[in-house]
Amino acid sequence: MGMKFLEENLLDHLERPEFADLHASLTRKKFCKGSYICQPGGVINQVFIVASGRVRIYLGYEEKEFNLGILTKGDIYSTHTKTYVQALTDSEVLMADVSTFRRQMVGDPEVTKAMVRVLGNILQTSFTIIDGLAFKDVNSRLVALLANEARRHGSVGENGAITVQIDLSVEQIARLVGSSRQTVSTLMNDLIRAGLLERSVRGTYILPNLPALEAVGGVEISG
Amino acid sequence: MGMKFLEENLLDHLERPEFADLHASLTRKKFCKGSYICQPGGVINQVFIVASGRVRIYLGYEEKEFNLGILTKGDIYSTHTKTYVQALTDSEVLMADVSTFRRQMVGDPEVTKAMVRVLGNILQTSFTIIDGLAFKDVNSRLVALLANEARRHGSVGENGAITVQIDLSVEQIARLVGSSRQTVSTLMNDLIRAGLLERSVRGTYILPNLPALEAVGGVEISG
DNA sequence: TGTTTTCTGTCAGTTAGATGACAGTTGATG
DNA sequence: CATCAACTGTCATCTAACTGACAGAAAACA
Repeated sequence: MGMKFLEENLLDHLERPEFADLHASLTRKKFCKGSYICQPGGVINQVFIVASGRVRIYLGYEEKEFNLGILTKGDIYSTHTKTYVQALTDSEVLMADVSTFRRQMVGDPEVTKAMVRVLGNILQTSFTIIDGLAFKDVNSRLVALLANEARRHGSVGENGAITVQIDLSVEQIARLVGSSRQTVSTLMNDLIRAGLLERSVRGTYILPNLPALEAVGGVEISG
Repeated sequence: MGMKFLEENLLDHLERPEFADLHASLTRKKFCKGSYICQPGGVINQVFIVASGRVRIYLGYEEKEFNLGILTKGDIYSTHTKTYVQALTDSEVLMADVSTFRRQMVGDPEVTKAMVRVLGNILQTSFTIIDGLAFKDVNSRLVALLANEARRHGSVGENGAITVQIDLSVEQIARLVGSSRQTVSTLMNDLIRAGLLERSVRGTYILPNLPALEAVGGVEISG
């Protein structure tokens, strides 16, 4: 979607001399892989801009978690009750509290453009989640997860089969589709028996026939 | 949240002489009560600003529908696959297609500010919906709906009881909580038997003890 | 006024999926 | 290797909630 261009703009934009004082009001912080930039119960009302790395936003309790999106360089997000923000790789962010942000940055079109982009994407994803929870069964959600993962990160072999590294235990997959370990285990084995899924090494899967798989569960391509 | 001020700004803002051509690229349309400004399957990729009236955004299929928010004067929204946009009262909106919008309005801080505000609210609501669907049972969702309605539109009597006009059939309530008519009917009668809910005229309810009601279903106040 | 609709309450039957239990696998670690 | 911890498959059980059916109540209507 031509996002790269926009993303880099926001950071470059803030570097410009006329924003020196604005830039000064931002605190640069490092987060190492796996650590939390923010989580429910912690400090809320922070706004941050991703300077480097990949940051995952998700919604969850202990037992379940729903991914809302992944932020990269130039994305901006405002911490929210109920959302977790976790560094997927070592990351750097520029932080400000909401009031500072309001005072200094809300009027800046580059900033608000970035916000609209991020919020729009997250919103789109959350619509898909609602759709899945309200109207689809666990099997559909599971198939959708596998298919999306394959579409996004899979590599196609010559026979049309798609190999994709997921690196999640059954239990983690269950969380992501909002179900239980046992149910997902059973469903995955059903898919394997139906010839729609194969396991190679732990954590990597082969989908011999993606269209057929998707047909099993009214899949929608989503964030 | 001091929104009134902002809301009126956007429209006034667009009236200013320097935006004459921008304003000219917007089409003013009227929608009468109950009609749809946009629904899945119709024209997507439109952006509109509410000039008057109240407009409801919701997500749904035939059987269920989830309210995402209500837009009023000065709110701006971009039509989305899967969301319905319905006029709750006779309303006027200013419309543009997305490409025109991108070209002419995206750089305007008033416009993007309004978008961030609206998107943020809708997102917040959709988090609450996900939370309800994934982690709460029908009873909790029903109680949350009643309690929110009471908090928002109810009038408190001298004995502390809250009277609220909901004007929805049991079937419509069921849709809003993503359940079935029968289940909701049963649950509501359970609440009545427990003394937490009373019916007066059709469509209006009395909640003798809101805190006790809320205690029954881990309620959160929400959009 | 009686007569259709539409709405509501309730029950019996069914089902998706959660939960608990436990044995079999796999991989890691001393 | 041997042992231990973590992961996985599968069963039997339980429960929230859906579905269909039907009778009673309230509104609408003629």
